[in-house]
Amino acid sequence: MAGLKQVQRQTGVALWRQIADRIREAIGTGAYDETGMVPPETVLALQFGVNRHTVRSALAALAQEGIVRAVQGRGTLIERKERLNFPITRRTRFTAGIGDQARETRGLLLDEAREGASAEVARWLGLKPGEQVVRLETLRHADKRPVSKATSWFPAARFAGIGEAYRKHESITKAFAELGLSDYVRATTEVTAAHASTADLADLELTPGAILLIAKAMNTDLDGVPVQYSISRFAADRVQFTIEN
Amino acid sequence: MAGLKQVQRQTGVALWRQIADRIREAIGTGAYDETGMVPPETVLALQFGVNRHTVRSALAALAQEGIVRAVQGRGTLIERKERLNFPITRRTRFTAGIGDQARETRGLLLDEAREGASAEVARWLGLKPGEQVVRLETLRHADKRPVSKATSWFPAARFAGIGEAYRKHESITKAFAELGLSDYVRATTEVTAAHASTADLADLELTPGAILLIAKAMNTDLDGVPVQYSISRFAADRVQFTIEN
DNA sequence: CTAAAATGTCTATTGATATAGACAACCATA
DNA sequence: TATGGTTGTCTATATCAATAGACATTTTAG
Repeated sequence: MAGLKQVQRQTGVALWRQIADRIREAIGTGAYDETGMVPPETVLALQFGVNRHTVRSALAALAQEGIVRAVQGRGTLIERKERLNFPITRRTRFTAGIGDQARETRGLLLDEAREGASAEVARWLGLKPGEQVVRLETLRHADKRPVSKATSWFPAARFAGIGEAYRKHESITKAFAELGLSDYVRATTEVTAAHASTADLADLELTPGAILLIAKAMNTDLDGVPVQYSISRFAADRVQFTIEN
Repeated sequence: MAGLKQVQRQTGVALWRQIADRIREAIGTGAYDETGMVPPETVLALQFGVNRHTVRSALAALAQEGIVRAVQGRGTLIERKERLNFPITRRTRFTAGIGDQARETRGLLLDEAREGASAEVARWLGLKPGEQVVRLETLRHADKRPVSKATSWFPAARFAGIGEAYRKHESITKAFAELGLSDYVRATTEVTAAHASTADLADLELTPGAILLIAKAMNTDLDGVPVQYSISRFAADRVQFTIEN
């Protein structure tokens, strides 16, 4: 376990960033749970085969993220360590999915627009390109920390008031209910990963280089008619998905 | 579509690498299918808001990967374009999942070991920690390109010869069949994303900073008894997962 | 109280990254 | 064959990333 951890040079990714990513991951998997601290800078420098200053740059980045806190004379303490689990099933819902993993969840409506459906959106919602849809940009929190940012499209003919309803209830499920849709199911989910865009970095309180888990999902009513297509971006170091079959 | 594409400075990730990643992704999603070429260097430089030399560094990296080929006087041609789709269902199998997306698939056995189950492995396989398991490290190709690397554990009592059988058939499904297990189902799948380790980078022919989609999966026989626990790492820019409910 | 161990700060040097400008070489086509 | 558009090459400069060493400051343990 204490073997030589490797980093690669001249790849366009700074060593301090590679090291920061490794340490963040190690914290997430509980590697330092016994002490609650990161190993000393000199030890890390030896393990990664780099200068102590390079390790310090990595730790400074993690401190900026609020993951660790350095205390002179003592060491570098782990402040935060979290990874929420999201079950993806036929009955996937954001708030219910978090369940007892957080005490308080919120849903913030960042933007609402009525627009013509793009080819992609039209295909998923079973519309013709250009047909009117409502687009919502939402940001979801768990215990006051941003967890995911989502862009959702709804057929405008059926769900014209979805934005207002979401703003009131802070929940898609309740907004649907107010508009007369009492139940819906997850039809399909596509999962990918990518680096975050600038806008997503800011809203999700991430640092550049961070990874997103991206879920493209389509929900239908009980008759199989598409009611929502959404692209949700999750901070990869804060969540994982679980698919139960 | 021709809007300002964004890159971030002072993040520890070189601009040329960020740009290379964006272009690779754009190629993968078919953004340049009409011409079969990447836009001219001067146009890309304008779109990303960087110097032309920086774009050239990015394109050089993609050329090194064999994704594009620059031709003086004409432009930069797209050589290869790939993103495989993996359905995750109760009947998930690697080879069958690829289906007609590739002509030839191979499964290479990198390593085989018999060992005591760790706490995590024991939990998933329903064993006591320390009970004997067989661990296989496998590398799967589609059309001669590495797609995923997997670590799998099997109860040693029941599947002692799984390594030999896999080496012969290059398929878990066929190896199971040889050992008397004619059918099995996917019980649960956990999906996360992370930066690749050095070993995975090499085997999957990736550059540092590349993102992995990680699927932790547990398969059972038809009686619900666990037969396999595996951690598969996929190059995120080459694959996506689809969950149909 | 002292020593060891840990983080904090400073200076200096080297190589990688990014910008800027100029011009050569090559290709397609009018 | 002339021209415009494209990639290839060169020089120069400024900033970031990484190494190296020295020493200060703080905490913990003996």
